[in-house]
Amino acid sequence: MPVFLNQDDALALWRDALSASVRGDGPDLSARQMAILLTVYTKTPPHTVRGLSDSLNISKPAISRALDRLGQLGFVRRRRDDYDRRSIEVQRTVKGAVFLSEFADQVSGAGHDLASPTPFEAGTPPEIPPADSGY
Amino acid sequence: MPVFLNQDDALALWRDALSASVRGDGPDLSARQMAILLTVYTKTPPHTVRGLSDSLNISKPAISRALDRLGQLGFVRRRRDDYDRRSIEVQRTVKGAVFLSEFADQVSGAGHDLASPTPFEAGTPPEIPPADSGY
DNA sequence: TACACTCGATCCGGCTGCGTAACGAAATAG
DNA sequence: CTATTTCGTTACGCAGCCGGATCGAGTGTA
Repeated sequence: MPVFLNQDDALALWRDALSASVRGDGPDLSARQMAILLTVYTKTPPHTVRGLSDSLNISKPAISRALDRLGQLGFVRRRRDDYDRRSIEVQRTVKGAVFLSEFADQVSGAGHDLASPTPFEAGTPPEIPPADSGY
Repeated sequence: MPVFLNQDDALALWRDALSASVRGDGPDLSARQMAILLTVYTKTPPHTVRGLSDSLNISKPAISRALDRLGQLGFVRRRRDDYDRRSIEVQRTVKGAVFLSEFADQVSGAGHDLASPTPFEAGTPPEIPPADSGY
């Protein structure tokens, strides 16, 4: 089922979930690391370094390093492919699934809290221009 | 109006928007920089270094450096507060509004493309376990 | 066998961000 | 007036991530 978000809702959703993530004490992954993690967990396997590199337009060394980081966090594991032993398969772990599950709850919660008549909460005077001066 | 997202939808939404952002050629902001930018543009002004530092739980020097970066991208401007000349006000710019508008469109688009009977696209065999082995 | 190619990891120099500490300027208290 | 507090910035050393080049291992081909 598609979800329809106007611009204000989309930004508020992203802000609330991202702020919660930044404020929290969990490990802060870079945008690339997060994109890799999400791809591994929500796209159909198998996932390889090359495949991730191509689909996310990230250099192979960057993927390799990101997997080091995600691996030491326990969010992902490497396993050699027995049919082509040059290749590795990036595997999911329970710990990674838990991490993403909690993250998903933050996003869902941010969506749930949207009060979309939009700009201002009740009682706040709508006196502020949407985008200031600077031309 | 609240938006209800289950976990799969929340992750797919985040993945698609984030991947588009990572893959694209726009400047890639850190999570903190993005959180600051979103706060400045979607919360009611005025915004100060101190206020952002407290609300996002980020050290003041980190805020200051992030504003340097956002400023040199033209997404934000600093202006001294005439009533308390120690303080500065973080102001929005047209360029920043355009950037966030495009980003919001990516998020909205990702939400619109959700096909939430969920896991697998039509024709893809549901043969893959949701979270692998690793214990 | 020899040769070309692919895969992922590693090395390298450079860049960016971090937190603590110290700083000058401005406001405030006594 | 002097002393203290608060504002944002800068200096410093450190850690992490970047892409291009290179590497060894494995595969495919003739």
